[in-house]
Amino acid sequence: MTARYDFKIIEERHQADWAKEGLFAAREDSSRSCYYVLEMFPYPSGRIHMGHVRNYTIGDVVARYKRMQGYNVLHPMGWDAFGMPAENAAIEHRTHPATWTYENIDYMRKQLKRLGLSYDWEREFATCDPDYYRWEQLFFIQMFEAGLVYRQKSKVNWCEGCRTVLANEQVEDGKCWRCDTEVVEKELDGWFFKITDYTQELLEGCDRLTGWPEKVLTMQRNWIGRSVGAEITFPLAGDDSEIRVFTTRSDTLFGATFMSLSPEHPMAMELCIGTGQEEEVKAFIDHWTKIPSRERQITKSPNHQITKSKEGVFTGAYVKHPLTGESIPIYIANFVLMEYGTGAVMAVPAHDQRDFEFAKEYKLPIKVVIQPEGGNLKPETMKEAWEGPGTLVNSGLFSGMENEQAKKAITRHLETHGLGNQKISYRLRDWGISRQRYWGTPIPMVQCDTCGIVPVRKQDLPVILPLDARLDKQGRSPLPGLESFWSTTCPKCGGPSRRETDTMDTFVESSWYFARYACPDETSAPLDRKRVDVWLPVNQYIGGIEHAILHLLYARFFTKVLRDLGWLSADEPFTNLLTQGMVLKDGAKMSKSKGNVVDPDKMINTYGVDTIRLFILFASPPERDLEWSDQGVEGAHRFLHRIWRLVTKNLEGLTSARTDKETLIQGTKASKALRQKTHQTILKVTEDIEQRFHFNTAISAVMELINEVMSCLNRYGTPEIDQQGDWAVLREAMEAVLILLFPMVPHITDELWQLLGHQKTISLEPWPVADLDVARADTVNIVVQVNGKLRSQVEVAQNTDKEIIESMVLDDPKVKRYTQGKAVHKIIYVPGRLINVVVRN
RNA sequence: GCCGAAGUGGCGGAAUUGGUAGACGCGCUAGAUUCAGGAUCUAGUGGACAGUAUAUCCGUGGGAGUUCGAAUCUCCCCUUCGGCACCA
Repeated sequence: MTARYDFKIIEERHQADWAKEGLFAAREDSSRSCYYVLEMFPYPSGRIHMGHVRNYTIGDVVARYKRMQGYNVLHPMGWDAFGMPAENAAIEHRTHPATWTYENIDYMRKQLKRLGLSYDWEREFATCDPDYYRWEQLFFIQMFEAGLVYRQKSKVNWCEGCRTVLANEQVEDGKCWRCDTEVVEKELDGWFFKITDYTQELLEGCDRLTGWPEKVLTMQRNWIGRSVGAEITFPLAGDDSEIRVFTTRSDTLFGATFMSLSPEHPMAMELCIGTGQEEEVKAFIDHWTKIPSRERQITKSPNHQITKSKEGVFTGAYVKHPLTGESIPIYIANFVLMEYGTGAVMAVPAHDQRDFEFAKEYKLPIKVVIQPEGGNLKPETMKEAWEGPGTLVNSGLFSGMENEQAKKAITRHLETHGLGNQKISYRLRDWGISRQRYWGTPIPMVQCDTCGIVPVRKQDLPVILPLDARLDKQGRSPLPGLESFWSTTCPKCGGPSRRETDTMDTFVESSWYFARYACPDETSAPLDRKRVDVWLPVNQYIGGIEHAILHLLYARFFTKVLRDLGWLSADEPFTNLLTQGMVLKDGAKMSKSKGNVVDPDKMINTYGVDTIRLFILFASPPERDLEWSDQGVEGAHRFLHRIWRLVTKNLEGLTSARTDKETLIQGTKASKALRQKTHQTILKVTEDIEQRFHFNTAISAVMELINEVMSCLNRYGTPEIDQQGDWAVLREAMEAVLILLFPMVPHITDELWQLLGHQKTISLEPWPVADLDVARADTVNIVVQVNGKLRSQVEVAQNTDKEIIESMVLDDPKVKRYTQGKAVHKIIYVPGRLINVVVRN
């Protein structure tokens, strides 16, 4: 029987069978170890793209592999369903974001199901379901009560394209992460999550996340940006107030010759009053506070090079140096950031490049207080600041100290005299979550004229996002104009009040969805702690590197908050993280504008799901970018065809074979080698998947086994072959092929498995264990080198003595050619691999 | 500027701890089969040299070094990509 490989029928049939059997439904079951594998859930943008296919294929292989290993696997899927594209599409297509979103979900669910992904679909949800976001509103109120939420007027990143505020993490290169519009600064009231309460824990946690790529951890550490330094008090001259500065270089304190304040510094304006500098200072502050701090320093020079200019103005006021008592002029400088440290810095021009440039520009004194080893820095001749290590000079009591030591000594000295203290500063800012958008989770707060800001009562949740809203063409949120939504009564006094009309950043939804999968049916609480603790943390999380900071940092923060609110026990959400590379075509990311998009549906229609899965897994290891190749797809398809033919053309011989141990060892010499290869392949594939998810090399190994099977079959028909034993070995090999490939190409392997006479799906097979005795070779090839150059090879029995090999090698005519007339200096033997004869003239 | 990752045939990529560089696949070449094409099977495929030999030499971005031995370790340089970017 040689049925055609009709992938369409096969794939549909097996998908239906798996669904009918309920193979992928996860149940809490204490008898087996749990394994939670999760891929980053998609935004329902309309259609699945190749990036999704890659992401979910990788996750599916892991899920199926772990199931075969006996784990109780949780592998869920859902939808990150709130967000701007829905609003834009709704305006464009004159529909409602909800309609658009749910239609997309229905379509994309079909696409995912067609990919044969082993999800527990019973746990599916969309974050725009009120049954999901109501719990997010509860978390918000609980966080508010715990002091983790506050409202503040502040300068925010505003994207005019999206007509909303963006978090710091969502600004890339001064542009909106989504629409690329130049971000402007705007003063707005908004809600903040106090992620900075968890700075230290988020940072320390990085050291314990050993299952995360170092790259991601580095990015998170840099984003948090910890620096240890000191806060130092400078008393104002002729006044009893003071200005505090933050510095990481307290060792250079004696070199401070002026002070720089940010234009936004609260004292900037008042300092100059009565000094005659008022007008100049006012003009300067007016000018620079209009420019977002991000762009402040950057001026475009004529040749389009971006340069950073140091500009400032003297306030007319002075502070006193805390240790020397010297008068120090106070400047306002464009490069000092209000949002870092204290917004004021002590300027040490000799040892800070920015201060150096500023001092040169405004002719301020430069005082050297650190001498590098063997150096002799002089202010007059310095071309740039010396920021490296050295010995303190001109530093009173501290002169002669090494600068690292001096940092501590000076800080301690300041502390004992009440002039300063050790201080750790971070770059991380609180997470602004207010969005002036419609399609998001309503913030459950109320503004009452008498009571002020009051949370909605918990029993009144959810605050439902009204679906009768009409979007305007400019994309402004309809909520502030929708009285039926915002008009309400105060939860406290019952008086008339107004609901918050901003919605939450959609990154809030994705910060806890992985926990909700543990109990998506829970109606009385956001999370059922018992069930959540069974599954969390996620054992293996898989997604794109583009979320290295944004989503992954927020999810870590949220997990810690939920832990502290008592909803779960995990400290971290994801134990292991795999960041998969992008799918490229012609060297570039697929995009409509470039016209290099490969549509998964078309590919699947032509080649079938298994082919696409195989190609994606084979073309490159998962963490690397993958170059799409139509010829590569053909190759993958050909390989599946070859397996199909191998089984169907030899079905009679294969099905008649018994694979008990006695029959297996009856094989002839040719099939004995095949048997060894089979067990070596089991070892290799297991190792490749287990240790590093390198499916490409795992597939290569199976291809080698197939090649061996083919050459073995070519020898059949000759009379000396023992049919019984050989067919047994062939069957063992082919069954290994099917099982090893099953997690990657589940449909064709299940079909062939059942053609071989098995009654049940291959899904239920345990992962094979190699027989080490069979896998081990009787003989080994030892590479022979002379002076490190390959000259010959010898074949010897396993564990042959070193002396025997040595004498064999020295007798080898090929070796002799190089050793003749020379003295053998030494012989290096690497057991079982290599022998190197070192000779000298 | 700082931090990080990478650079291997015509292409995607192997080489897991310093031990046969180029596994596996694509592509290409030749042969078999075929009316022909496709498909399939067999053999070959880093470069140089070529004159008959299981030869020799070169070869993992470039240059030095360590070592019996380096794609792998060290130093310098070049290129590409990613992150941060006046963070005091």
